[in-house]
Amino acid sequence: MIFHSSRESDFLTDLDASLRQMLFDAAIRRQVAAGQAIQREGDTARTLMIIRSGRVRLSRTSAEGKRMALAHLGDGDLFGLFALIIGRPKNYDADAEIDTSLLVVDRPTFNGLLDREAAFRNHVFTFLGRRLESAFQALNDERNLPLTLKTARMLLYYADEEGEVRLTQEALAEQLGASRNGLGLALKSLAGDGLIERHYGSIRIIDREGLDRRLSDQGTQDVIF
Amino acid sequence: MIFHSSRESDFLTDLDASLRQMLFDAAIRRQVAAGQAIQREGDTARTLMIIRSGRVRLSRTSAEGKRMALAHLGDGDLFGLFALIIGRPKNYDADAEIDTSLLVVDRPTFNGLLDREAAFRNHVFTFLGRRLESAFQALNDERNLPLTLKTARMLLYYADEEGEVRLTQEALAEQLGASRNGLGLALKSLAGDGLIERHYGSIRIIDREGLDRRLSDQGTQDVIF
DNA sequence: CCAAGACTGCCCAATAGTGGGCAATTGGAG
DNA sequence: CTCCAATTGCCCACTATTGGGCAGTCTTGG
Repeated sequence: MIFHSSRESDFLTDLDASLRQMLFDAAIRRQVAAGQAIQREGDTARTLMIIRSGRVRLSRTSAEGKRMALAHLGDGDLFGLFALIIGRPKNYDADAEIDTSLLVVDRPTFNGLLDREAAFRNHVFTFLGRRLESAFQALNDERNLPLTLKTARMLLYYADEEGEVRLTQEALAEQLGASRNGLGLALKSLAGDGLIERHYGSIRIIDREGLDRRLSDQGTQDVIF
Repeated sequence: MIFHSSRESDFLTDLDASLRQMLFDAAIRRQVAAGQAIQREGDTARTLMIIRSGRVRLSRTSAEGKRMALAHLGDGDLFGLFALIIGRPKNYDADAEIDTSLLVVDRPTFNGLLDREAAFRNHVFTFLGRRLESAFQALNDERNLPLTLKTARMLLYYADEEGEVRLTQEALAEQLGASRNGLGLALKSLAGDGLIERHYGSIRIIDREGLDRRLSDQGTQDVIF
């Protein structure tokens, strides 16, 4: 369950206003139309992409040709930070699901900020820490939670303020690394308990606390050392 | 599959000699006898532990009372870095499996180094990056690899130079988050193909390349963004 | 050298999840 | 308004893995 919704990848919003301005000034703007590719697996460009507005789907194709979604990102989310830091080719595809506006930060710009601004450095530091934390959390879940609860967690992650999750069951399943069938069963079970409603192309969370309670009942706590 | 063997947690060995010396000078030495606890879940001490020599088992107990190993660490490995950086209570137990000698670095010391030494900062940075990378890798594996291959990967991680893995099947299973039965089947399959030998309290890797080949055949590549 | 405990190998039934497939429903484009 | 493609709900058989249990083998301490 790797996905970083706006709720956690708050790299931009938490960033000090003046630093954010620097980043904005230095970045290049890029427009991508709905359905267009942003990058393909193997791109060596070491650039950080920040989503000003739009929706981006990250995915990759396994050796067996199986497509697997990594994340669906929205306004304020970013990707490519890792390519920038570690400097390996991007190993995933990125596609704009709707018309999307990006900020592109190249390596010299990023490194310059890193060198000059202690606050920025610190910010990146804790951002990495959070990422690591959520990766460990996901790993823990992956091992210990039944599909129903993994699904519950994902729904909570992706729900907007009204509790609406605008993804198809197929997209959700793909991202969980589960089958559509399995996900269907999980959703049916959650729906049966009155926690969610299944609609065409979306899922609505009825009882957010109920879902939360389920997860905490199961008591999966992230572990990191 | 969260575990960081000496092969990857090379925080110490890669560290510039003078910086390492600084760290050593500032740290407190601590001896722990075999079987003794080093820390318990909930400890709030924000300290980094570096294993000079010995063997440490990290584990936690789930809400249902199930014990689960996180990692078995050896010489040069470290833990607690995260508590230091993010500052949350440690949420795992650490026990010395054999007599163990630790270096304890407290927060002021660590932060001091971080502030003064750009090289040290950079080192921690890339270390975090690698951690993140391996966490994502593990997550990917967790989803896509059958138990047999996850087992193969773990064996490769834990094997010493002679290809000996000195852990019981129970310990291995626990750490994989699998049942002893499932692990037994996986080992049987690997043994049947002549890749490993099962012994009492240990497993010997016969054909390291064979194991490697299996893993790369399956072609699980880590994804990180 | 022997007894006790630790560990392994394997059996069984039960279960969660997969993969394929198909009919019914929905939403959007013409 | 109608048709088509997308999406869902559900069926099936099949596989991997679990959990419990037990007999046999190995190791260690007295």
